[in-house]
Amino acid sequence: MTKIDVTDMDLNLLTAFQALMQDRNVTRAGLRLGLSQSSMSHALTRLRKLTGDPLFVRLPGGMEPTPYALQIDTPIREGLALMQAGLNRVTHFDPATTDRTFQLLLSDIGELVYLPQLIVRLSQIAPGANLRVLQLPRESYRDAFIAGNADLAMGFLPSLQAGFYQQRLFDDSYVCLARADHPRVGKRLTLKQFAAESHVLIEPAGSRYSHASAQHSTTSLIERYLASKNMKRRIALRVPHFMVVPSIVQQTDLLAIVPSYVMAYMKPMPGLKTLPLPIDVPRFEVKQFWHERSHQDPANQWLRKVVAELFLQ
DNA sequence: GGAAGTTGCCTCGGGAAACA
DNA sequence: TGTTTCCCGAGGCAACTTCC
Repeated sequence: MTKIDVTDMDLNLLTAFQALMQDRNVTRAGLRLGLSQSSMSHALTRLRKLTGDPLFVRLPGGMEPTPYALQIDTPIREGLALMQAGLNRVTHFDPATTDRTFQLLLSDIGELVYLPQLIVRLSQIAPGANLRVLQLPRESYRDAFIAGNADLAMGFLPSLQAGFYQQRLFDDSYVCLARADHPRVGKRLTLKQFAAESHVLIEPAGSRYSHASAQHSTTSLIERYLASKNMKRRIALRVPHFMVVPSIVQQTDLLAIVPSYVMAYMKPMPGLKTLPLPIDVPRFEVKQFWHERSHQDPANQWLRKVVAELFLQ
């Protein structure tokens, strides 16, 4: 018996074989496949050459399969059925039964704001779904999406504006955070006071070196504004995470600029106060971002819908 | 003799190589 | 890089063969 290399095999020959097994007649098998009788016969000849077996012999009852043909019938039939099912697979996502792990790119502010609501919602409608939060440098977000290591990113991410699908969730503005009993800052903050005080700056990993982030950051906007007034503020502390900021501000005279929506989660924290910025900083858009590769993925579509239902304003 | 399978030859289309 | 030429395989036509 000839050893068959699958790379030599034409898929059409397997369908011809299957048709012959069903009809036991070259003419009818050809009709079934839309081929002439002679084309079917040629196909059978090629199959015979490939397998080294006559496969079908002409007997009074029709074209009877050889023992070898009977032996390979089942694997060929099952293989073709498997391919057919695979090619016609209906992409369907059922949140009630899924055990999929969704990978989110979030800052620690994002974790604080989005995760609790998202987890609660998922436990209600997709109890088997899991979340994995990745805190990566902003400059790595794009690569994480391209590599398939991230499903969704949420936040104010100017570096992801181009080449990504995005949906605006809400607008927000910045406020100034200070300790409640700050010796020099009362209920209002003047520009002169703002520039004179020392500051703690939240500088997420990667944002410092990202051109897009640097161009759009509130920090650079404030620095340019102060420079236009011949003023400059002192950044006494730079931290990569937001979480430590309230505690630091609470125990020092440092000021911090934070998104106003985050303060909704800071209210229970005593010893802090928020003040309007003395500078007219443009509002910013918080969005969800996703890559083209997951745009049509039903699971990803479902997750984006859940996020929009929770946070779209 | 008719039905059905086999085979030689032809056309057509696609891929590879050669060439301007 | 685009065009032409050559080669190969698939499929169809028609003649031939085989079998009942």
